Amino acid sequence: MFQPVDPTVTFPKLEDEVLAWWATHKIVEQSLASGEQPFVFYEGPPTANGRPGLHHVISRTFKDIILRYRAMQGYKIIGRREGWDTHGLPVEIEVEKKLGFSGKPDIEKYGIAAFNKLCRESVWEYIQEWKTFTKRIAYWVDEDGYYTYDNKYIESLWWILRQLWQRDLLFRNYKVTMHCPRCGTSLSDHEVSQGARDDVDDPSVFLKFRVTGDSVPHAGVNVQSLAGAFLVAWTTTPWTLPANVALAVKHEADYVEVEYEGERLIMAKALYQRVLGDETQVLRTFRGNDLVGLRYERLFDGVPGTGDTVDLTTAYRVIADEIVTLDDGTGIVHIAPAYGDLDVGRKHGLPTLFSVDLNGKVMPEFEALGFAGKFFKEADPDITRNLKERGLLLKSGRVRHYYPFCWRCGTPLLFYAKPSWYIKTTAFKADLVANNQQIHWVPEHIRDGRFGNWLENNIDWAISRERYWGTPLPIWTNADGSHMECVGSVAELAEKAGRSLDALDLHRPYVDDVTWEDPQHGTMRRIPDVADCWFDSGAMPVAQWHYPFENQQLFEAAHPADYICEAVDQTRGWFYTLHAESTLLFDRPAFNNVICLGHILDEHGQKMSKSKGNIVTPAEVIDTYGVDALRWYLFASAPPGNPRRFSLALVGESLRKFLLTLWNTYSFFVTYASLDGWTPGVGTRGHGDAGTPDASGETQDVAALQPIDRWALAALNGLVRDVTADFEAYEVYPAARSIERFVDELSNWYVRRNRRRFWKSEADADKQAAYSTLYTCLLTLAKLTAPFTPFISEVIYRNLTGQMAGAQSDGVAASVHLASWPKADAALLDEGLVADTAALLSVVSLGRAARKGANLKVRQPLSELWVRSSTPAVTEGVRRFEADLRDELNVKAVRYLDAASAIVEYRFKPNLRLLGKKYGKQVPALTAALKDLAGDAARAAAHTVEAGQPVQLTVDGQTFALLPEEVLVESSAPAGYAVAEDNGLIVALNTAISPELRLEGAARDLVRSVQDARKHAGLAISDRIALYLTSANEGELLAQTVAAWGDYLRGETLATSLSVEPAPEGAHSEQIEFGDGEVTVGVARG
RNA sequence: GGGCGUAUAGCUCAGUUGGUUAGAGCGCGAUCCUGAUAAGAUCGAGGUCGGUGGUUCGAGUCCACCUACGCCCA
Repeated sequence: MFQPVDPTVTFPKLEDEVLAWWATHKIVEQSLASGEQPFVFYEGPPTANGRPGLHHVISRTFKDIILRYRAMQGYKIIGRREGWDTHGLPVEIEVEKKLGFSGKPDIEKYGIAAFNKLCRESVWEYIQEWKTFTKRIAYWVDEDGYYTYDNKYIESLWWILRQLWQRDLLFRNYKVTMHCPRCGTSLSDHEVSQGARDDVDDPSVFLKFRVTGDSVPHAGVNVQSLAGAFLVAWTTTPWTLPANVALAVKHEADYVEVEYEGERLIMAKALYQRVLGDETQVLRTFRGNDLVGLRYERLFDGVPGTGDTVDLTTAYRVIADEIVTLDDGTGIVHIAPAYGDLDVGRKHGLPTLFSVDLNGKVMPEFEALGFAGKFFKEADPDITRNLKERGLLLKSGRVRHYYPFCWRCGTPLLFYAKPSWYIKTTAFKADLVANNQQIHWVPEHIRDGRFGNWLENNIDWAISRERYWGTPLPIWTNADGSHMECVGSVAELAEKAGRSLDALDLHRPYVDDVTWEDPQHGTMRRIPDVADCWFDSGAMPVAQWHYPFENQQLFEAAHPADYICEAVDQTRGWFYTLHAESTLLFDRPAFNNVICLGHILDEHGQKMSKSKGNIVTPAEVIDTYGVDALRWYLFASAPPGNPRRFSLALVGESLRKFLLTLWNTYSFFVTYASLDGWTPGVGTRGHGDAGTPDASGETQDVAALQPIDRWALAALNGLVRDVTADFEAYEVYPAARSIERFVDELSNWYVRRNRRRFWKSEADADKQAAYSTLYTCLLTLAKLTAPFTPFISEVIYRNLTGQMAGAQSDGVAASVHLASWPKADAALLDEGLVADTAALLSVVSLGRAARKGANLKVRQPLSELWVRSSTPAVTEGVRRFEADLRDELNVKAVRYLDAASAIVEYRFKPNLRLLGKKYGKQVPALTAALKDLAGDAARAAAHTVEAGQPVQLTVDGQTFALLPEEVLVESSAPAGYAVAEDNGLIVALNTAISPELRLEGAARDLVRSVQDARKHAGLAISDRIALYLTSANEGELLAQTVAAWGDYLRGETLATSLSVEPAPEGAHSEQIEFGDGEVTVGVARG
């Protein structure tokens, strides 16, 4: 029935065999095709731009486990397919590196067509590697996946953009980018950080802005009186001053008007002395808010952007904003939206003015001032001199500070507002927030924390990128930008272009060649921008099905997703773009449940990174311990939302602790079941195995079950119930911990206590009950663990169902992953029994501690054990398993201490959980009163509690009646006994050893030694022996022991003969400790 | 600079609505048990529960501030 189990299994090898078997029998395909009721999953597409790392193992296994669970529950999983994020800057940079390029000019020179071809190929290289990795970690997905670079995918994106366009949600506005004037391109954040320095020498200038007399009416101070005073601002970038449109103050900060060299200056109270020295006289003090609305004379006339009409009525005034700090400067900040303060400008309705062009040259409009055409940094001294000559410079100096440079060419970067395309997400803030409330986040705090806050502070989404390898924005414009159209499909474009575009690659540069003549507006050409690749992935619910051009029904059924899973960094990434696109298009969340994973750190808590060289690769873990060990570690070691430290050793620990325990229990079962020729299903029909409809389910002869069998089945069904509930709540970690606890108890309690029932020679109902109980536990465990550890579960399942030995059973799934998820059988649940066993285990543990304390080994029988528990329920539980307790602790009798026994003293404590709520401030007095109970009073009180009556206490003349459950009774250790106690539970052993007990102990010592000798002699378990015992110094004890326990010795050691004489030549012989001396043991095959 | 999270034994982590003596595993030392077990049991050493202050009869747990680390944003 069963294949022998290799106890020295190597899991990586086992997993390879399982992988091969899955492939041969198309198990993955069968699983993908199975199921009825839909369960929708979205695969968050990895950027196919690098090798998979450990963090990818985490996200893929957490995706996988939920999908496997749902599949076993009979769901048809929609969207269980690969997805690849193929566009974007990272891919371009990778190719640029390969080609040795240093910027966009190189790409243009090389040709966009050739460059994009390489991008496409680069992605493919990585995807092949990912596919291998995905299979190895048993992440089961359909390889017929979606690719964001696919024409169909792009067409769906065009459809979305067209929807937004029609609803006026797509608009053009400035966006500040880090611009390299030499390379003529924007740099990504990543590139900027590569070239930034924090010791850059720059000018430090303090400027005076004269307050005019026509300040706006709501200014909070007597504005007339401030006319002629100067607002003082500080900057390290004089070149931005011509673009100034406002001065910002801090709302609640104090500002002063001071007299300085005959002028009145305004700056923050906290900073004026630092700028002007201590001698300055303060005229008046204001709040920052009081200054809002003051107007001042502009220093220069800034230049509006091309095609812009600007409204200067809002400019050149004081505003209040959070960006102002009192750390340095004057507490008054010069605002130039074009060169970095765009958000502030937008918030306060300020115009955007320019002074420097994209080549970094001062614009020709400043010719008259003498610095037109100068490189922006070189214009700094000219501008400063100009202001000095006009008496508007308070003072100037130099400063060392942070400034970014181009990482390629070393040119200082410009913060520069460039026209960009936006999606107006802010118009839907309320919907974004409301839809988020419908999402079940694991961990929960993300919903109103990180993600919720992000939505509350929503800003419009800048979706255009001046790049090459991406989804081309489907916006066509005429030469002067006065007319624009957004195209929503390839067919529409073909119609406009007047030719078939069936063979067109929608990428640049091909799509750029598609133009048409508009009779009114002239030639229509596509704008050069491509889409932010986050827009691609956020659109996958729509675009993966080529909706709405195809698969309308499928899309409707598959939106929103029931489940997604990625790491926390996706709150601003994919989680957001999915949510935003779904809310704007369909006004519903894109997903209902999400597990949000924490990041993985190295064993020192440092982020794993290539540069630190502290990366643990998935391959080394998998090759050492196997995928199941890694998966189990990830599921069972910590809640998934926490950041976690990782090391190879921790995976090994997890393997030994859990997988090997399970494997050994399974191995034990198979070994004996094979010896006995036991097969499942031969018992009397009764309950199924935890309710599974599989015909492989074992049946129970309920009448033959012992309490410990009932306990195992009760615990098993409780486990099924709990694990199922945890999965329903997407709580994988507690589920894994519950399984771990059960496997530990199954191995170290059930199997250990019941070994004899498996060994014994009679094939009676009792043996059958033990086999069927353990079989049921193991088979159910194989199913429960299948989503966690797909390989080992598969092996256990297939062997237990007889399929590895070639059995064909109708109605039995060939793979555990095609089997049904177990259902808890309410009839087998028994909370009382589970609690009683827990009590028993506590007593056993204490009993061992007591033995240890008295230095009495368990093999030495003792006469009696006393138990005293704090509650009657625990006592009852122990009574129920008294036989097990006697056997486990090797004692002849168990006795129970109660208030009638005079051998102990009693102590009382409050049950604070109950008393605290009821009595509040009186608790300390009650605690003291309880503590004072002693002697006969305490004994009387203990009687009262045992009788279920309230205990009367008088405190400060007030009488309290404490209910029995409100007090905890503890007792002292009885004198003359070996005692251990914990939490009010006391176990005491009578340590007196009678001659009879001594002989029995000696007999057990002998058995143990003979068993060892048998093993050393290389005998098989079932071999019969002739046994020879002699002792030079404990002859008397040996003789008595053999006389009293001879039958026992022979029976236990399978000895056909027992002689107190030396073993014959050739017999295995060894000397062992016995009593106070030694005995020589000889064994020969009998 | 802002938001969120994390901080508990040498290491990895639990710790329910605030409640008795803060736990587990690994590692270390000792002893024991074992004819399934790379295992298991018991004992020991190891903790100012990141810090300060507050609320409360009572705080690892709630509140405020601070520190360190991580992620995201600026």
